[in-house]
This record gives sequence, structure tokens and C-alpha cells, in this order.
Amino acid sequence: MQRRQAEQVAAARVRATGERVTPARLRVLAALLRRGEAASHHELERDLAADAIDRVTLYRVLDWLVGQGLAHRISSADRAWRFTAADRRHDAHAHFHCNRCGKVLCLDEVKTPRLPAAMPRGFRAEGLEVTVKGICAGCA
Amino acid sequence: MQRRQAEQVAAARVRATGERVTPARLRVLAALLRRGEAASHHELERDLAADAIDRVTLYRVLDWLVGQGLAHRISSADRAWRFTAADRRHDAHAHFHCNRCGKVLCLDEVKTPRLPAAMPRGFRAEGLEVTVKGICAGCA
DNA sequence: GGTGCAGATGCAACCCTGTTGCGCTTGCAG
DNA sequence: CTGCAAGCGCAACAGGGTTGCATCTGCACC
Repeated sequence: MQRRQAEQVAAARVRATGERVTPARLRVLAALLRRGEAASHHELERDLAADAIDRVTLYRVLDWLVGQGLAHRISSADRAWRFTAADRRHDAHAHFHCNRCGKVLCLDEVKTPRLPAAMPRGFRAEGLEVTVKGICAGCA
Repeated sequence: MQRRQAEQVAAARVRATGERVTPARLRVLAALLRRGEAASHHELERDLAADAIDRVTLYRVLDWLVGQGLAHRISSADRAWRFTAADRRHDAHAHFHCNRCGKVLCLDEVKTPRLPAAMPRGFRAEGLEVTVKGICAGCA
């Protein structure tokens, strides 16, 4: 997404929550929108390098965005959360994790199966995460 | 698995690698075999409490076991690796992650789909991880 | 049954991701 | 304009995992 468009969309979405509209929220959401792929905290920090916002604030803003449904948190294998703007329904597709560079992105083509009907007695399924691991185009 | 049996199986498998047979390797693999479910580093440390082995050694032994194909590393959402003895083919079933207590176990009933045939150009799939999240029987 | 040494272990110190506590600042309702 | 709850920045901390290095030990060879 282009810079201008990302900023406008971000502003609209943050405003729509009815919560406070702060620069940090706007800038973080805009940064997420500009990136097509899932961004780690560290990558976002770099994206926001110009007039950086505090590490902790970034974590809190990301938490807030996830809480508001404006972003999704993906747990990747390298022990770092990754985040995407909530552009599309995130239950319905798989993620790709590159074993070499650690990059995570969405595989829209790969549909995930629905929640398993048959769970062991006493277990309740709430969500499903499908991750394909391999080597991405950049690393191949 | 019973203690005696676990020790015997562990000894046989470690010997079969042709690499060095050390007490740490035997004890860690036996501990994994005794547990039915995936164990975190911390849980294993507790299991081995009697005459504990060093934190770092435990990490290294686990790495070695994974490298030898004697154990599998599962990345759970709480940013901690979990490990299982490689009893069965681990590609073929899903894992369950409890959102409340963080426990991870194998869902043998839930078959995972085969690797997606259609990947974006330049991407190579090497493995597939399917995780069902929810509340386990103990926490319900 | 020795013995040498590559490889395994233990210890201390470190890194990285993420969190908490707390005083200062600010968006926004009135 | 103003007050104040909510958000922000800083510092300090916590947990999981890794690295460097000196010491120890399985085991291949004698």
C-alpha cells in the first residue's frame, strides 16, 4: 500500500474504534498497512526509524491494535511475534515461514481445513494455525 | 512409557546413531520417552531434578537429539520450544496448544493435510505445522 | 588395561524478545 | 480552556535461549 493511502486508511480505522487517536497508533498501523507481509517488532522499529517511537510503546500499540481487531499476531518459530494489518480474514489461510531468513507471509492460496470436529474428550478447540515451512523466493 | 523400558529404548536409540553414548543423552531421551506429551525445557529440567544436568547441556542435548532425528522440536505460542521423542511420524498429525496452561500435546486423531502442491513461484515447502489452539481437559 | 584427543559437559556471562512500574504528557469531553 | 483518564517514554526487570572457554570423558587405537 502506498504511503499516503496507508496513512489515510490507518487514520480512518483508528478513529472508527472510538478510542483515542494518537500519533503512535496512526504511525504503527500505517507501517503495517504499507508492508504486505508480516512484520516483526524489530522490522517495524526499523520502518519507523525516522523519529522513532519507544520500544515499549510499540509493543503496547501492537497489543492495542490486536485487541481492537486491527492487527493480527502470528507466532513464528523464532520466538518473536509478527504482526499484520487485519486486511482480510485471518482464519482462512495459512502462513509461510522461511527457514532461512525467518520471514513470514500469508499464503492466500492455501486454504486451512476447518476446525476438527473430533477432539479428545474435554478439549475445546478455539482456533487453528497452519504454517508451511520452507525456503522463500528470496532465499532460494 | 515405564521407566525401565524408557531407559532401554533410549540406550538402544542413542547407540544406534553411532555417536557418543553419554549419560546426559541417555537421561534426556529417556525422560522424553517417559512423558507422553511434549515437554518444555523447563519441564524436562524438573523431570531430571534428581542429579540435575546443566541448563546449557540440556539445550545442547535436545539440539543433538533433534539433529539425530530422535526428537522433534515444536514451537509453541509461548515462545518456548517443546520437545517430544520421535516415536511416530510427526508430520502426520496436529498438535494441540492449551491457551490457558500452555501445555502442548499430540492430536493423533487429527490428520494434517499433505503439503500444498501449489506454492507461489520460487517458494519451496519443506514441512507443515498444524496447531489447534483451545482449552485442554485439565483447564476446562 | 592404558592413553590421546575429539567431542561433550559445566559454568559464567551474554543476547534478545517481551513486560512492569512509574512519573510525565496529551487527546478529548465538558 | 481545562481536567484528567489514557497514553507515552524511560529504566529496570524477566524468561528463554546462546556463546565462550576451560575441564572432563567416551571410545578408538594400541
